[in-house]
Amino acid sequence: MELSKNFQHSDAEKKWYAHWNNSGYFTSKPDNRPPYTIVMPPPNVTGVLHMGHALNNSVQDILLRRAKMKGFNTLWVPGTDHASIATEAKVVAMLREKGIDKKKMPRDEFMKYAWEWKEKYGGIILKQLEKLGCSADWSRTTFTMDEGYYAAVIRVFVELHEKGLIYRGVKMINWDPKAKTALSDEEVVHKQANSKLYYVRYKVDSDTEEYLTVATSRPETIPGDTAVCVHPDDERYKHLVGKYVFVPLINRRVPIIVDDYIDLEFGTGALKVTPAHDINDYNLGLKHNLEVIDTLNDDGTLSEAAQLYVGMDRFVVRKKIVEDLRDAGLMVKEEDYVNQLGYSERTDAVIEPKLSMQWWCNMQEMAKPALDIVMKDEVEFHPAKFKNTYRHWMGNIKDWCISRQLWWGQRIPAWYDSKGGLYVAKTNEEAHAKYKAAKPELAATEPVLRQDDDVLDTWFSSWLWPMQVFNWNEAPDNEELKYYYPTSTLVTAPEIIFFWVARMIMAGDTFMDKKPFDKVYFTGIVRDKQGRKMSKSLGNSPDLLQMIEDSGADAVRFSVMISSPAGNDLLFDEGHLEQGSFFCNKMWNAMKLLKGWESRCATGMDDSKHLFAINWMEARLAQVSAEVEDLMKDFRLSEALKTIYSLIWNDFCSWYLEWVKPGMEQPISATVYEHAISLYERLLQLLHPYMPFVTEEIYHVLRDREEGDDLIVRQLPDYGTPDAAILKEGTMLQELITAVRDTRNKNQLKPKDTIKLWVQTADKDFYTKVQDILSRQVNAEEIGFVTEAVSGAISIVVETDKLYIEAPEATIDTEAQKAQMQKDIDYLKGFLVSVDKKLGNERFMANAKPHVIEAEEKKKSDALAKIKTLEESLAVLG
RNA sequence: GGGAGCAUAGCUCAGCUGGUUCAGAGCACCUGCCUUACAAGCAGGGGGUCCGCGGUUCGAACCCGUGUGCUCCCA
Repeated sequence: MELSKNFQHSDAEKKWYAHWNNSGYFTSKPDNRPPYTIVMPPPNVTGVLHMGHALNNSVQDILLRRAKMKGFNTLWVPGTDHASIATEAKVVAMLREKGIDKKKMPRDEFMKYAWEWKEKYGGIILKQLEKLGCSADWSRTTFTMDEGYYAAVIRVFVELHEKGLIYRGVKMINWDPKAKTALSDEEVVHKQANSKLYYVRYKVDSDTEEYLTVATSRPETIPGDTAVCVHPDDERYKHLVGKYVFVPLINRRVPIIVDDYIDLEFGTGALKVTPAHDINDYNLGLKHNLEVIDTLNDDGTLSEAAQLYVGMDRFVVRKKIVEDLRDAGLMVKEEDYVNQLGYSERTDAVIEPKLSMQWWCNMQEMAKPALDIVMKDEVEFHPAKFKNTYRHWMGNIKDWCISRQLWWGQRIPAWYDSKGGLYVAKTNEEAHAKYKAAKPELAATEPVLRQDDDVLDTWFSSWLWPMQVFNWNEAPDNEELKYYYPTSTLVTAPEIIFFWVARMIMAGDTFMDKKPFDKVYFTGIVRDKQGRKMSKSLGNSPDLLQMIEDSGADAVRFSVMISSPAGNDLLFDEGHLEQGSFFCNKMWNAMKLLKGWESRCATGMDDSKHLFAINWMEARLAQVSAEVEDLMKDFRLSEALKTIYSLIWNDFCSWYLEWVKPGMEQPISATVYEHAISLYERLLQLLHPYMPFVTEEIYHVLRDREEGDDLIVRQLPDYGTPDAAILKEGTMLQELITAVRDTRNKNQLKPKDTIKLWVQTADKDFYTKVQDILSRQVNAEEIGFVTEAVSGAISIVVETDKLYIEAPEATIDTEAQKAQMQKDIDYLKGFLVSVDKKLGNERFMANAKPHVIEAEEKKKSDALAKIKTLEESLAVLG
């Protein structure tokens, strides 16, 4: 077979993904092996693969694939989230393009369109995850609005309502005027905004022409003012307390009240109070029994209650009212002002605080045990710093606004009769039965109840995810739930710690009395080179599918993993993508080199000169395997990948392969060849979880494999403790080679110029062992031992061995050699002084641990020996 | 306003409980090589007052305090 020049990722990706999937490697059924389970954070059905998904899902796939290789029964459950606000917005927009208005459509019809949309576009992101190589069990794909899932959500609502934890009430909520729905606190994003602070005069109700000036950033809410408030200690306004002012333009007479909530320094120290449109004003209103005048409609226009500007948008009104106040001579001044504004996470509309009747879930009771679970590490957070964030939120948890004024989602299972009676039940029938039992007379004349129009917050379904993907609602005792739950590791972004992680822990504890997962690994946030968060709105997220197509899934996985330490943000750098694809190419070429030797295999050859290389590489593999195991335990995935990368590129390709490489056109011992293949396939195995396609492809090109012999399922062996002696000798050999090559370079020797190498050493055995390698690596035609300096040769020192390089082509610069040696001696002497200082320090000798003292003593003897060697060499040079 | 975190080579980051010759990697840079696996490569090299200041310690990139700059989360 003719091997291509470079690794061809597209073909390999298609071929191997289909093969793995068709071989059933992604599916799982309970058996007697220990399970390793991950539930995928369900992306929004509206979602398109972005960098965050790539990072998150690469991490999950790596953990899964590695666990599979270690004998676990692995399961990765995929799915999508119905994402009520985002999806409904998409469907409404799609309808608008067709000239259809959602408002003129019955609910059923809208839902039909929404489901059609979901069926058509809803699976795109999962297909994209396949391209990335995700080894999820697609037969278990779950959607948060599946029939069974829907029922679970309804059941949870009803049960919590029965416990009194879910209730209906009027409170201040975050209103999204664009989506026309309430939002939870978590769905509001606070951003800095450049605003203006307007100083407006309010006429005091007295005989004099006195005015009170207030500062406000929201003059459009003036029609909703029902008081002006000042601080009780404020001398400026003491005489006005108890009096009234007239609200500008509409001339409503409102009281001047006092409260120590007021900040004396801010503005004029006088605050206009608009209880309907500000949470703080609302609380003031409750305290002082103020009237609440809601001057806004659901779409952000002013309502009849405002009296003025009715039907105009709030931001238009802001401009208009400023002009009108100026004209009326009531505007004192305007100044620039930077403040924090709340925006809707989904629609980016400026949030309007608004009093509204909504459904609420009391979180206090559920939060307490959920807090303990994390504080006691029953659920481990990685990195642990997020425990603080979690504790802070759980300690100050507020009731959760769970109703949304949308249609796409689980409809709230509450029904009303005409007299305001409320019936919460799992089904329409049950609700009506309750109604008939409670109010038989009314039910006789008005038999049909009206169901609540609202749906539940998306997160009110997501929090059941780890339970319900295993069918908790229908069969709480089922085998799968018992086997796979609690799941092993949740991989997610820190930004949804409250939205989702905390609530899953609460749900698991409340409904199953079990935590949902053992560990949570928080990935970083993906940022662009300027440090900005990658987001659709900024348009700074690269096109992942294009990247996969151009560079390959393995290179993409490499690039996102190589620089993403746990919990630290990842600055995405295109350079890493290049590094990843170069790495694929390097591995491909190493394979080509090995395959090229296949036909040159010969039996009965003397292998002894290759033993050193083989044993050393085996030891390195064992050493790195152990390192990777430790790193993976701590979720240090990027470190693990770096370590393996370096093992393959440097140790295997740059050293080992060169060491066992046969001469031009020379045969290679069959056993040496076999060993090289065996080593390479085990290296590929170590790398496979990170870069699955290229490793599987090369694994299969290396040898013909039997059916079922695939890297993805090959089990990782335990290589035991590496041979420390040979590792040390390997390092020495590398130092020797580098030192001689450096000398060759410095003396302008061409690669083809041969040298003779004379060694003065106490360890001849070592040189005998590596003589063959050394001579080839430094292009020495002869290596021999001497007991004294060789005249006319270049002299260097490695460790405590003296080397003499005889090179006829070189112009020998004795002064340069001497200078170099003198420099080394000076350095070592300086070093020796500091070591001596330590060893001569009584307090150091008394306090330092024995092994530290031992190390210092060894440093001293090594340095002394090396100085001696260098001085001898220097003396010979004259 | 409350909380979390960061500051190490030109860039992006490692450096795990303070002690293996006052720091490692990749990219970038310099020198030399088209050596039939790989120029998407090979060999070699240079480059750091570990943010400033103070402290603890026999010993600090690492611990403590403080200042400066930056990021994120929550209100």
